[in-house]
Amino acid sequence: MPPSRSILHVDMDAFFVGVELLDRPELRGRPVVVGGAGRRGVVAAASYEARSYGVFSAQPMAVARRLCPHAVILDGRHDRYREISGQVMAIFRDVTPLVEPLSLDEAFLDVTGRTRGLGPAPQIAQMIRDRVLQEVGLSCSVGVAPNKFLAKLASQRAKPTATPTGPVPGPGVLEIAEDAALVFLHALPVEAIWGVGPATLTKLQQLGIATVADLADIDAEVLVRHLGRASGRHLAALAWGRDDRPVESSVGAKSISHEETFPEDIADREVLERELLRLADSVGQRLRDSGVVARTIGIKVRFAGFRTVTRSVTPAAPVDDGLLIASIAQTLLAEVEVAGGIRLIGVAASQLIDPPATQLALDLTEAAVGASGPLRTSPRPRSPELIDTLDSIRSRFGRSAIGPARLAGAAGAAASEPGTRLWGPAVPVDEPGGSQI
DNA sequence: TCTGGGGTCCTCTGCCCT
DNA sequence: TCTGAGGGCAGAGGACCC
Repeated sequence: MPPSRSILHVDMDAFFVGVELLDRPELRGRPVVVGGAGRRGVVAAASYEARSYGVFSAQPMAVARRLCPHAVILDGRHDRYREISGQVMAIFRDVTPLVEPLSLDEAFLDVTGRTRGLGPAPQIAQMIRDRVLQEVGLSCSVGVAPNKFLAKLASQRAKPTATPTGPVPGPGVLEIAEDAALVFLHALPVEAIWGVGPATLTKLQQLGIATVADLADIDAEVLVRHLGRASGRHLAALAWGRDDRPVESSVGAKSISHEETFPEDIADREVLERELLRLADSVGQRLRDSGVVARTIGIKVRFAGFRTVTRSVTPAAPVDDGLLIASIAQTLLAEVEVAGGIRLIGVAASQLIDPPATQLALDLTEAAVGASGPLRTSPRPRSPELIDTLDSIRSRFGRSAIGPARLAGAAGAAASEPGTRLWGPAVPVDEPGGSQI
C-alpha cells in the first residue's frame, strides 16, 4: 500500500474575466464575456453573471450575444493573462517546488512533503487562496485529495455556481478524503470524469453506463474492447478512484503551433501561402525562444464544411527557421485541394528536441527535402548570425518591427500577429507594415 | 447557432527493416 | 530467393482539455 499523498488542484475562477476586472473594476457585477468578437468568434471565458444567462466557454459568440444582449464583450489579452499567471504560479512555487501547470489558470501541487511544516493539506489550500487573493487580487478554488484525478473533481465542486438568480459562492476549498472517495465518485455521472467527452460518452451509454458506479461495475476488458487499451484501462482505474500519476514540475512543450480562422473562407492559394509564411515565421520564433528545434513540421487545413485534414513531414534535419518551415508547409499545402475554400489554416512543429551540437541545416534546401520530395519554393539559406540579428531586433522593438518581405502590406488576417487573436477572427483592420527582411 | 486557438494523448495504418 | 511475423517509426486523424 503506497503512502497517501496530498495533492492540490488549484483552479482560478473565470480567470480571463478576473484579470479584465482587475484592470477595469467598474465592470464588476456586470455580465462580462471574453472572446472573439468577430462573426466566427467563440466565448473564451464568461463571468458568473454572464453564465447565469446560459453563456459558457466555447459557445459561439453569436449565441452568447443573443442570450445576454447587454453583456460587455472584451477581446482577450493573452500577454496580460500570461503575466498574471506568472504571479500566481510564483505563489504556488513558494509553497512547494512540485507544481505542474496545466494551463495559464490551473495547476496541480504536490504538498505531501509540506504538511509537516505548513499544516494539513486543506489548511495549505486555504493559505494559497488567501495569498492569491491578497497578492494578485483574484479568487481561486482548490481541490484536495490523495491523487490528481480526485483533486480536480474536488476543485470543480469548490467553485462558485451560476444560477438564474445570480452567482452563488462555493466553499473555495473542498477535500475528498481517501475513505470518502468512492461514495463521492460513484454518485457522479460518467461524463464528470476527466477525459470522457461527447464521443466516449456515446460509447459508454451504448454499454448502458450512465454513472461512475456503472463504470466501476463493468469488466475492464469490455472497456478495453470498446475504447482501446490505454483509455479502457485508464477509465477502469479512475472509476475506483485510482490514479498514481505523479505531479511533474518540469514538463516541456511537446509541440508549438499557430493556426488562424479567416473571417471569410479563402480559396486563393497565394493568399494561403502568405498566411502559412506568417504563421511559420511565428512558430520559428517561438522554437528559437524556447531553445528547441523541430523534427516534424505539419499543416492543418479546415475546409468550408468544417472537415479538417492534417499533413506532416519529418525532414532530413530538424528546423527552427521560419522561412524554411514556411517552405515545408507550402509544399504540404500543394497536396491539398483548396478550390472549395479554406476557413482555417495552421502550422505545427512537433517532435521538439535540443538543437544538435553542430549547426543545423546549413544546407536548408537539402534539409527540407527529406522524405517528401523537393520543396515547392526553395528558400535562400539564412545564416544563424542573420537569424540572431533578426531575433534581437524583434526582442528590442517588438514582433512586428521586422518580418518577411512577402508579408509587407498584407491586410486583414494576413497582417496580424499569430497568438494575439485567440478566439476567432476579428474584423479586419489596417495595420502598418513593419520593416522587411 | 454554428462551431477558436493551443495543446496532449491515443489509435490505426502503412512502410521499412530484420 | 521468397515469404511471413514482428517491431519501430511516420503520418493521419480523432478525442479531449482549458
